[in-house]
Amino acid sequence: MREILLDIYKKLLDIYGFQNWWPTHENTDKLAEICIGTVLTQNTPWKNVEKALDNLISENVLNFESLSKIDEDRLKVLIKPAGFYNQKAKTIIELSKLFISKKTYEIEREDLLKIKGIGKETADSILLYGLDKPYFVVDRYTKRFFYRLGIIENENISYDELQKFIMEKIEKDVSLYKEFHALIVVHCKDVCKSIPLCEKCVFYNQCFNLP
DNA sequence: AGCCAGGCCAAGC
DNA sequence: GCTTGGCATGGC
Repeated sequence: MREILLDIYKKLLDIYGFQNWWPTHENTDKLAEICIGTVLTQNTPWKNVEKALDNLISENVLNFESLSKIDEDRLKVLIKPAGFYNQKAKTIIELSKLFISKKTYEIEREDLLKIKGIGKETADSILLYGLDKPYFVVDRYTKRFFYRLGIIENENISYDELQKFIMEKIEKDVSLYKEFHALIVVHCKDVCKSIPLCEKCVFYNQCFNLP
């Protein structure tokens, strides 16, 4: 299974090229931008997230120091384009407080999961892309893609189960985990959508569960 | 013009 | 434990 998964990875890399995630702007606090971005993108298109991030950048508050003290209503207005702004504003403030109160290298998965509004995928995205820890990020796309390829038999597999499955098969390599997840997202956004564009897909001949 | 997006939580079985 | 409804915006 390790070989199968790595073959898929290589094929994705070959088609789409190195993604070098997490995407950030020039001259920003990278860690803050990554962490806030993971919250903003929850069930939200990246285009909308960009608008919110642009607002935070132009107001000069895309850093934990500012966001830990920002007025909640002001933050809501700034992140409004990303939707769910009532809950996301609270989550962002709490997350920023965590980063202010603890050394970055001391922050663990359970610290993140304690914050309301941060679930497993968001926590693992922060750990992997922000803190360079080897947690494979599972999302809706990962389940869909692996299900269609016949890697897993049930698209409704639990987060923990799929993450465990992958992390048991593939060595815990931060760069590999970062890039693999990024490539899955890119592929699923463009091609392996809910209504897939199979004629554009290089995995067509090895795809078992077409919708 | 509806449907959906790089989820999460609380409430109800 | 698993399922469901609510949360909000903007692009296609």
